[in-house]
Amino acid sequence: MRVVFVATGDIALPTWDWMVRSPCEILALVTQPDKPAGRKMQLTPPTIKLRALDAGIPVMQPDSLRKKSAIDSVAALSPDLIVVMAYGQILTERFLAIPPLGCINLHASLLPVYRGAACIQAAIDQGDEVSGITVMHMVRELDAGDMILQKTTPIRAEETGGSLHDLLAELAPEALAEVIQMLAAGQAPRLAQDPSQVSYVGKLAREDGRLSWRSSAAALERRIRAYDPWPGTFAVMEQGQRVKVFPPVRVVEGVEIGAGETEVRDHQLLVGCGEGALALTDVQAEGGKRMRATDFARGQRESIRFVPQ
RNA sequence: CGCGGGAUGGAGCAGCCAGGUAGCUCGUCAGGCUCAUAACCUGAAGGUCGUAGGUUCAAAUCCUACUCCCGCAA
Repeated sequence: MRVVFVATGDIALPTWDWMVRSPCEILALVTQPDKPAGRKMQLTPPTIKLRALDAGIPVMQPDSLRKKSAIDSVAALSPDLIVVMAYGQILTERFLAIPPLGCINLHASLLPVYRGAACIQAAIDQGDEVSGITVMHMVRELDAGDMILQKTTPIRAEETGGSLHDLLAELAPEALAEVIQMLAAGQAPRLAQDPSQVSYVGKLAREDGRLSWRSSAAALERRIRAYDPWPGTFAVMEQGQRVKVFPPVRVVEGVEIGAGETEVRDHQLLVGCGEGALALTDVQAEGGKRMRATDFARGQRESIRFVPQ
């Protein structure tokens, strides 16, 4: 089968590696242009691009897949199937119409919940017990196409956005393998998404990681796990300095501390929440390195007070 | 040249602006107290103050260059 793979994010790497080893003929990788990254703003290529170059597979990096020139050059490869995963651009109907078997998308949630970019974080943040990969036929509306199959994985108590990301990345190749077999046999089902269950999660920004200490300790604990490592979570001290908070954190019951106020007790830094308190493990202040929360507290002149928000 | 913070015994920090005996909270080690303890008391060890120059009678502190670390932004 002649396939064009369209992907940018690292979550697609295991799937890419599987494709390279599979009988499929990979005509090209379409990925986002290299972008400035890091403190020096150095131009950084997507990792998957490097993998493709290593494998000797052509790479295309159009500014936009909406442009006719880009669509035409993909069409010129005459693929049977286009596989899309974590690409980062909305595709047009013209593009979706290129391959006879259509475009399929691997999405890191159990649709119809969590359509959109931050689906992995959302599953943990909402306290779900299970997540998974959905493979679907693509339509113009974002993540709204008919589903072909889903693979699930349980969300563990200590799961972070990063660890779930990796689990789902590893789960994706087997999902795709099955789907490609179904498509080749002309037996891919089309399961419509239940409109009443649909939910959307938009892109996250750094600022979304600002912790509101008026929330319950349980909700904050989930948020801190969900947003690690991206976009991360942070608190703001009354003096204005930002302090990143890293998982794990522990919910402590039966402690009465004002929202955002802290207390060192039993060698732990406790922060009062709207309901309950949180014992922090690792933090990092602006300009400083990541350190134990108790070490951070020791170096402060006075007891730490976070802005409740 | 995108903006900014930092480098001081094993850890986290103060001291620098107004140069002149190295400080704080911990940790470690020894001893004491205690049924016991991550608790408490006493004592001790441990520092080329990131590197290289410069100014000065004298530099952690002022000046210059460099190295490394980090936050924001993207």
